[in-house]
Amino acid sequence: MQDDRRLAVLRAIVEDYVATEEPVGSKALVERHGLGVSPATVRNDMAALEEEGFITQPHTSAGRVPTDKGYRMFVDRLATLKPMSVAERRAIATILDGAVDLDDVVQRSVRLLAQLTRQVAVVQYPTLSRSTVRHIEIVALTPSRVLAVLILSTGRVEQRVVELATDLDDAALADLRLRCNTVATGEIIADAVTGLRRLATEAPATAPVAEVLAEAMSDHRSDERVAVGGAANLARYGASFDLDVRPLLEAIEEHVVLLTLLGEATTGDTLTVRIGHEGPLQELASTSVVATGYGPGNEALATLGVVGPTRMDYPGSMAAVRAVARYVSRILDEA
Amino acid sequence: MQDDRRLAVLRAIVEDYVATEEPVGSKALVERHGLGVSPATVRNDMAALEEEGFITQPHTSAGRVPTDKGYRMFVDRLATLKPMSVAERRAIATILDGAVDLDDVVQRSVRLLAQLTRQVAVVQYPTLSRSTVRHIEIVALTPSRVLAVLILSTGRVEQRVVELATDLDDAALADLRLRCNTVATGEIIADAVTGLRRLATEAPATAPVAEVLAEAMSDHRSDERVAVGGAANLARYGASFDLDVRPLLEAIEEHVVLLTLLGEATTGDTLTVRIGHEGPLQELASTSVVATGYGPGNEALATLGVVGPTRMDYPGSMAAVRAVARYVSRILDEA
DNA sequence: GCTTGGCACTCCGGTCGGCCGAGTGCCAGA
DNA sequence: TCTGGCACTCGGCCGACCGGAGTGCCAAGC
Repeated sequence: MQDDRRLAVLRAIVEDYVATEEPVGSKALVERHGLGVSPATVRNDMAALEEEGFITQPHTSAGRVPTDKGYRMFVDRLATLKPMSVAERRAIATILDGAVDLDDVVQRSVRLLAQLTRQVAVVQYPTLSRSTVRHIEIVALTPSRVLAVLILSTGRVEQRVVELATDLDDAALADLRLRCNTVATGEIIADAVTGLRRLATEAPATAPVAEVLAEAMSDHRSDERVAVGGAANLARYGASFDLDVRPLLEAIEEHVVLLTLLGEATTGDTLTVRIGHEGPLQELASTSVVATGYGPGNEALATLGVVGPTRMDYPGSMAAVRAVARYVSRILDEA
Repeated sequence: MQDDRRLAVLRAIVEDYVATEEPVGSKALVERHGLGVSPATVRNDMAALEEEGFITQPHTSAGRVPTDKGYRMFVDRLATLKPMSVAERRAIATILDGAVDLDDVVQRSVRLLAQLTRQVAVVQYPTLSRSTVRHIEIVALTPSRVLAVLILSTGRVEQRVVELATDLDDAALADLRLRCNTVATGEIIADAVTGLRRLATEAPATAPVAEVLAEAMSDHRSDERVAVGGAANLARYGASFDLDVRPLLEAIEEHVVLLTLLGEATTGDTLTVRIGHEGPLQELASTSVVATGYGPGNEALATLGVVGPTRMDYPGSMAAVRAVARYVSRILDEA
């Protein structure tokens, strides 16, 4: 009995604190939420919650503030996902449907997420590793110089200029194109790489191009690409600028860091929520991450999510992240 | 005679203020710079400079701060470009030479500029408008669906998926590819667009693909692409966060705004310096822009530069911007 | 006529003390 | 088990105060 009410109090504290950004006291609590009990009772509950480590008070005589553990309890047991409004659903659909290519999808997703959550949004470009080769194109620029273009199933395109030791005529070029496509087209990256490497040793004439293609495929730089948006939302942080915003701003620049922050892509519909110190970086102990994997056919090719202060609107952010991830996945299904 | 010293005083004020971020007084001025006169003399000069509008005092009994007009005088007549150190030159060369494609060049330039100037760096992707078509590739995905790939002389690649009303066999595909390349390859964008549009009307079978290609070429979205870096440097702003950083953070998100900020690309070696209110946006009245055009053969295909507080290190920023622009241009020359 | 030292004045920024109010913990009573 | 009452704590705000940096002006000197 009391246990239920205690949790209700915790939920109320989290909601109020997120809304006002100020420590919340017992009186204000019973007024704003219809708890049906007196402030004194709430005070007892608060004392118990503090004892258990869910909340804390910044100063002896101030209101209470949720701890990371309190937020954790909130998202695990108390939060119900805020359903997206019709307008929001429509916005997601119309904005994302207007995308012309993969890059555009990613960029639009980032903007969308940032707008929906009013937070910093991060979207990882789909990784090469699990996609397949759709086509390889080889174009002569000069007789001794070709452009190799690699088109992947995710819609990503990579291109490299290759210098050749010897000149190539049209027939040789066509042969080269055929050989490369034969070993690579339709294969997943890993197999295409080994195929191309073998081709390079078996037929030395193809070596320069095949090597470059294999390299482009296994280039980890591409795996580290992310798009970031909504940095302007950091301006709303208000208090504790140096403490919270500076490290986050730095993390945003370092895309590699962002990726570790997003964490491993989760499969299916699972949302990952990392609260404060649970994350991998101490500097970001006061920021939380809400993320999930996305990709065609519910296979998590990459991760997207939002980063914000621990005091963030978890139900709203979680709903937005999930909705966008689902929609993007559906688009990738069709492509 | 006095005039010369007055300008020396102005220069000293700008340098000191940029270094310390604090209003500079007459006493500190004669101490740190070997002016050879007494503080009282400097005070008279300062009064004159204030009269002419080059400096101002925030409060009755504080030191002086340069006005926008003061900075303008400084960059026009007093500043000598800070030569790049050997280490810096080498850093530019090694970092930029490692780039694998156009996107990579742009991204590396942004990081480089941000690091060199410790400021927010902005690099516009080379515009389509003055480049030529290197090659068009058309790849079948399914019989009624093709991928059109457009390769430009700047190294940029655009790709679009096109749905066809009727199925295409290999011969028809080859024919389509040939026709498109015949009208477009080697042409500048504007001519290629008209050529493709004519092709679409003359040979209706080619219409869907030709239209999409023409559209991709004239797509102004591509003209608006910019890369931004060094946002973390905003954390060093310290004072006046809401006033200075917030609007800048917002501008960084809006790439279109950034482009108007960078302004028209200047040709040749000319550096554009816009100080405070001289820029197009009132919200950014306390930020300055140092920019210049870049591109192969000294033809300004795009603009790059840095954005920072009016109180910035102009000699250093100008030197860095010019050095990076020159080096990038040289790379594009070779490509 | 320019420069200089002296001097009175202004005003910013930091510190100190006191007050107020929000919020708490505890206790006795229902 | 809940509730009302009460004493207590402490942070934030306001006003006063003070020191210091810097200025403007003036009269004297080179």
